[in-house]
Amino acid sequence: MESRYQPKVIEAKWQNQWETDHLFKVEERPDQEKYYLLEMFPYPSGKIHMGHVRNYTIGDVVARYKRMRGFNVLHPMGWDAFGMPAENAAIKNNTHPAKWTYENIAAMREQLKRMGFSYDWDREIATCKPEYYRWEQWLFLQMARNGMAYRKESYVNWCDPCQTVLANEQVEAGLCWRCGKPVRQKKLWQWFFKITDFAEDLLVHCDLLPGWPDKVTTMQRNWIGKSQGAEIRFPVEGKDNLSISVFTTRPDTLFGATFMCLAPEHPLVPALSAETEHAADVAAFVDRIALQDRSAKAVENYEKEGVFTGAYCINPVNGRRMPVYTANFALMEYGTGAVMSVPAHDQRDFDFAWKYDLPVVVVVTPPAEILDSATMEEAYTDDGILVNSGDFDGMKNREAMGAITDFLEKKGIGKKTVSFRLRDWGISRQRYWGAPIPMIHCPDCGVVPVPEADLPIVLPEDADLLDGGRSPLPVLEAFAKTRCPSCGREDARRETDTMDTFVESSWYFERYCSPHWDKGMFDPSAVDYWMPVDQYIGGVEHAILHLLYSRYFTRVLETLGLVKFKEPFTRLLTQGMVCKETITCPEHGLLFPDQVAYHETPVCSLCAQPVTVGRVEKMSKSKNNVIDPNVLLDQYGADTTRLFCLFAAPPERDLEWNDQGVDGCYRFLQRVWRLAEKWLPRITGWAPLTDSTGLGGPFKELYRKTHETIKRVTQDIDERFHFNTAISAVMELINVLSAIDDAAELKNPEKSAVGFSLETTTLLLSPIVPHFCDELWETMGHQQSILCSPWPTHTESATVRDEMEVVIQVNGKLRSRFSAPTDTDEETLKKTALSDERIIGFIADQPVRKVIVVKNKLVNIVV
RNA sequence: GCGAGAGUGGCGAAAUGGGUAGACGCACUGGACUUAGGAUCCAGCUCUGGCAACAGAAUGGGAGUUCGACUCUCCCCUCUCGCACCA
Repeated sequence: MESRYQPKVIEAKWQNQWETDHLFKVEERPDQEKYYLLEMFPYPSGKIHMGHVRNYTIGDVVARYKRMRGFNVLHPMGWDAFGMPAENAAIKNNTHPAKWTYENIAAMREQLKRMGFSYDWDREIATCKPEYYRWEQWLFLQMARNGMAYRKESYVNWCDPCQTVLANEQVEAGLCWRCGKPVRQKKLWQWFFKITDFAEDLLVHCDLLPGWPDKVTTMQRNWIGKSQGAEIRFPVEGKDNLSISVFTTRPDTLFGATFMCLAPEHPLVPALSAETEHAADVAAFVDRIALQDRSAKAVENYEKEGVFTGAYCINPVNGRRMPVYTANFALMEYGTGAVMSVPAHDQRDFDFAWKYDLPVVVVVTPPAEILDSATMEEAYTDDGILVNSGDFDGMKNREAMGAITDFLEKKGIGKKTVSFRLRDWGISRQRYWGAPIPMIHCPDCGVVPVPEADLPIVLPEDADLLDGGRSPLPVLEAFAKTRCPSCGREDARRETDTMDTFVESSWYFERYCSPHWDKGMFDPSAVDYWMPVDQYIGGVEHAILHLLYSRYFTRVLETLGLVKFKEPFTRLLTQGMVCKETITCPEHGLLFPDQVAYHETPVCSLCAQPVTVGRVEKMSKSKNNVIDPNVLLDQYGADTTRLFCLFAAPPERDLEWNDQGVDGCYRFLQRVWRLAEKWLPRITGWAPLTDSTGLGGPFKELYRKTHETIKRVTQDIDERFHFNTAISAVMELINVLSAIDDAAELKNPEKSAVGFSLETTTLLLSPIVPHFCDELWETMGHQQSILCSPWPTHTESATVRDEMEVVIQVNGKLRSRFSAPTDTDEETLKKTALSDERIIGFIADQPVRKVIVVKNKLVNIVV
């Protein structure tokens, strides 16, 4: 044992040793219970950041713990390697995205290794490799064949700076999730995955994921957004062949529908306004709205507006003539793109009717009140009784919803229906750095799938990105020009769009089961053994996108008969962000942490002026509050970094970075080191104890405390992943050991009590600070890595104290306390309490009405 | 607006099948050892009053249930996150 704790030395030593011993390599062992632990794989941006460190540390503790508990643990790591940052960096540095990506992977792999994570590196994957995306292309072909992937021309979210289409999920409040610029609508032919076919199934199964945080399943439910209602057809006046279909959740208000609003992009808008005097106005309006900023902020400020198309439709239940408008608040993406407007009972319709002087007809009234459409100041949206609704008058509106829908169904003018907010997943990207979509466009045969034998369609590496990052693929003849596999025409064109990178991350966890399998996406027997993932860990920012797509993909695989399960992740832990306070200098603005000098108050090291310590915010480059893991590794080592990440907060909560807290963790390790150094030479020959016989005083307490600590740490890690309290428990044990007087010569059982506590401390800390513990373990004379040792178990009876402190309350207020042997009977406790001097004083001459006794805890005297 | 979550010392946090509020750590204060200490060790550390013993108050605010509430119920306030013209 080194005489001083030198993290650099021992961490390098043990990382080497583990690698030499192939300690983390796993394979299927049907006789052993498996545990698949997965952390969300990183995008190879170039550097590991604190969020990664925290995420992977949490995972590593669980992986190592489960392994010590006897599980066969799969703990893989890989790279989500396609995507735009690689292209952007390539343009900026005049290099190739592949080169940039692989260099980043190499750098980040080294950083992860320095952290001592227990990955089976033989299973490493990078999604940009043909051997990986080949099987994604294969799956695409299966999906296309089975109607799960299809092509359609549609309005898409288009980002001009990025020159690409974005999925709805990639549009955040109307802005591109990558560059933050506004997104506009553009019509393009796109490939889609029919995720909506699984909307109901994905929604229902949200209730069957007990291992997921409610927050995440709730977000998914909201995102899928199921609404029950009716689809109703409104004939267009004067055009027998035309009708407008609407979706409504309020069929009960049908009699109050007085006008109709179509989305500006609605296909009927040009048809209805054609040959009317309104045609020009309508066209101008549609064009204007198409260019409007759709960001939430902008939308909030938009007034409801619209223009009359010149057409009327007929309310099928009362024959009312309803003017048809096109309006900015009607959305083509939801329902049918048409809204039956009921101004009396919908606030938007009410505002619109007010503005354009359209009739308001009340059809639902509150029970005790008569609503007058002429004096209403806002829409009435609550429940009530139907009026002005023909045969349905007097019915409760809740009942009328079903009754009116039934009536419409009988008449053949409507039907009960369900609408989802979830859209089909547009996966086409007009980008270079992605997996090519394996389709061919032939002038004669149309869209033809690439024959499976021709896979993979390899992304050509000799291509350079064009201006603005545009994809070179469409103009790269060597790639784009191809032979039609169906008719043999030589001038067919390849599909030059690539797939959304979320496609790669939707099945990588299955690939890890057999990462080198070349006969399919994965070896079915390996997937049968390992999947589903027992514990998935990652940031909550993926609560919708990645997690929903992964769930969807697993259903696709199940439908195609490739896997036997529906849900990929049994348990999910969403860890909080890593945050730090921001610091602002009046002169130099936002400061980096190393630009602050601490005298009596923190000052700017550039100008010596006092600085303002701002809010604690997520670490980000723009806030100058980033801590580089490399710096920590150099200064403290991996174990201290890991320890602090786990100790500072429970995993699901945000972690506030605190440099002094890191120091404290370092000191703790040093303290344990010194204790071991002090005691180990003095307890040679210690042997495990079966009980506390022969122990007294502090040694007896040490023995008891050790058992208690095993119990607490095991519960904290196993049941709750509360590593912070697990570490606290070990600290308490260390405090007990520290307090033992080391002057006297030890007797035999005492040596054993100390040995037991030291060995237990090492075992309990080993998943958290593995290098440190392996070094101690070796010093204690063990030959094998501590990772191969079984997790310690406690003896319940050994955790019990001989004496318990019992508190005495009077009317629920703590007044005194005494010590009594554990499990003293209630009658004795009561007597002792009532004869307590201080209690007698408190009770004085008040009559005792009741005495409540809780064994080993308290006596409460009610007077 | 809708949905979800959270409010506890100077700070990060413990404690919720109701039972000693503040474990553990950081910071701070005092002391010891020291040429020195920003190392280490010991002690103190919720607030108010008091030299102290002790007393009183306190888990965002207010009610309630209970012998007893951070914990359960209701109302209110604040903050964070997610969704947001969804018909």
